[in-house]
Amino acid sequence: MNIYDISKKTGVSIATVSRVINGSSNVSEKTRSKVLAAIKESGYTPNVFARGLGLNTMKTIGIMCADSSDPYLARAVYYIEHGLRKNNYGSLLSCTGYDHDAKEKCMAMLLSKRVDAVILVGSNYIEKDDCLNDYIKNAAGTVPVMLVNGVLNAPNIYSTVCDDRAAIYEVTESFIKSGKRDLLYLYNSHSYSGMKKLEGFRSAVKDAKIQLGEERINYINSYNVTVNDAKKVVSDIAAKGIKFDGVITSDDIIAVSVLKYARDAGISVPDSLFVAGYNNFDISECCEPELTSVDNKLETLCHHCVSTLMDVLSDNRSAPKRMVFSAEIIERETTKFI
Amino acid sequence: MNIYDISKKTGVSIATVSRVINGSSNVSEKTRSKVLAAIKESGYTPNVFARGLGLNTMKTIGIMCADSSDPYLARAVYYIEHGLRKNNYGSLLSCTGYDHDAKEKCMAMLLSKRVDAVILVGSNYIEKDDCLNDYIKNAAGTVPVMLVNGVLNAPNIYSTVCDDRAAIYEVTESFIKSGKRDLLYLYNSHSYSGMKKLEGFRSAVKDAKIQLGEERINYINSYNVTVNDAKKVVSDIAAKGIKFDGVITSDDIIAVSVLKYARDAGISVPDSLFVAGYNNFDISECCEPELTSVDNKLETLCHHCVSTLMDVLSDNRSAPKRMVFSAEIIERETTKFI
DNA sequence: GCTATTGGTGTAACCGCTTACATTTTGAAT
DNA sequence: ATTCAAAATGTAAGCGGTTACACCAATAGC
Repeated sequence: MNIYDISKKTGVSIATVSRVINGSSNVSEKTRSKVLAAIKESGYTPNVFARGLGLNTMKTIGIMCADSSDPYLARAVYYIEHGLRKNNYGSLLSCTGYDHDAKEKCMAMLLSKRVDAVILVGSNYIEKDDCLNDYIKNAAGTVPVMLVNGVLNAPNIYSTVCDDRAAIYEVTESFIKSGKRDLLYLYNSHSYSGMKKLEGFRSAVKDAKIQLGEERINYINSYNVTVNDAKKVVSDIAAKGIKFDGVITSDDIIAVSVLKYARDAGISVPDSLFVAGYNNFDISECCEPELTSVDNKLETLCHHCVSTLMDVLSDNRSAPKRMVFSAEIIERETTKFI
Repeated sequence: MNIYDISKKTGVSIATVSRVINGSSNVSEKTRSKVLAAIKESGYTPNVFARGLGLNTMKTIGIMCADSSDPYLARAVYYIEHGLRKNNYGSLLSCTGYDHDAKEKCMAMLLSKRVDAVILVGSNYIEKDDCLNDYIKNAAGTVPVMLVNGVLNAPNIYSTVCDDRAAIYEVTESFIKSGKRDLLYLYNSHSYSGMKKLEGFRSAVKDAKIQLGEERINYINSYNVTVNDAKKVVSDIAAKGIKFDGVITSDDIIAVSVLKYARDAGISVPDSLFVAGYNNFDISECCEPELTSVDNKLETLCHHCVSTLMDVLSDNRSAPKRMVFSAEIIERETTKFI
């Protein structure tokens, strides 16, 4: 069943059938309805490959994310897929993992499928060593590249980010204003936003003129931190005799592990220890006491990313190269900000 | 840059170039390396649309899942995408939601993109009212349809499931053997596996010759149950004066909410109350005490689904129409099975 | 009545690849 | 040297659309 069949069936040429399918205006009402009827009756669907060959697009966007089972990224993928589908675009998903070569390969695969654009979800795509980002810049030579939670300054690359630096700054400031001095910062990622968060913590501490030893800033070496891994890190810190009355983390799961540690150690939260998470996951409502966390507006970011992409694809030259949204601190039971 | 360019560049015909690209054996070593070199040098990539048009496939599989941000489905998507990519297939993702019409639309969209097969992830795709499954059966008239956690008996449909019935049966049996008599069953889905789980609970109770009122079996009306929603359900049950010493649930999140209720009510788990979750999510390790749960072997299911699909696509007639795997009970701190 | 315009339609080229079939080359056997 | 099968290569016909261009008919303007 192809366009020739419809052409025969209706007695008009394939050009006219094509015009009807594509909603061209230069078709008489009579012809249009005749063709439409024939299409409906026969259940004909245009062949996207043929169309793709001619138009050089199949209305498909590549989505790269390191790990779609990461709750944060999973939500992002969900929002983005939705947004794209609403605009009649398909979503070719590639879960790249965190390894650079794998990312590069995935990108190549997506490009080889001739996607109309690529969306990179998650700040882990932006490497400090800029030459590691070359494959992204190269890709941008072929199709628009959208970054969600990452920034890269290069032609044809568009960024949508949350101001993680400001958010952690604000959290830290609140801790300090509430009298907490012996702070701990635990993080698990050197990604773009991971660095921004760390920066925010450091600035807030510095601005408050507090001296804080480097031993109070701890990196947990794993993208997929488990509660028990992180808990061990906390225990180790405590075992070294380092006291703390406030723990700020880059991820809810780390914060949960701090709560676990506190319970085991008989430390009362928030009375003698403040804890703050980040990302505002479900688990921040599951744990006890419920976790103060930061909502970094993922849905908003994703919406904006998609709508910007649509602008870019329709050649709207006004698309912003970078958009920054503000996070929101959700205070629950693990802090008592003054 | 197309196959003609490579042809010109090397002085061989496009047919030979094509043969080299596709690894045909009838090419002399000299020609092959010459062509390969030209391809590498020019960075040429075959146009998948043209290829698709000729071969009527673009090596892309449609994945449907209700909600990729659901942790269970997200993991499934991750495993499946990985498996497909290893086999050089792309993954066209469609998050359908739980509404029937939307599912149907998504299926149509995937088919219109000419995917080579469709994988439906999650038992929510199989409706009790079989005519609601017609769109799936119809799709199977065009491409193979793979179900992960669902069963539908029709041509060209392949199922990979976990024996949820047996798992819940076993959990319930363990509760009873440990002396628990006042059981509660809380579930949140009438999906295929939701029904199987319920069946398992009922059978175990029946086989133990225990009388259990229907008020002890409670449906929580939401696909995306939140902890606080479910907690309210538990509180309501308790408020009715219904006593319970064991709660079995269809999902970890519900179990967590039971734990929250218990803590609020001063009930000690597992001393005076056993609680069991299902799915073995991260949260079962996050909560306190850690949650006994059921690992339903999602990764295994997904692997099997993908490898079966590869068999089907390569016309291997031995592909099993249905495969059932066994779940595994992970006992943690919320039960103390004897 | 003649020309210009415009709306509706058809023809055919093109998108870039695969592959059946035709043709040429190669090299071993005679 | 001749023959012939096998290996290597080329030719050309699709695959199913889109669209520039040509064409025709109908209408308007003069």
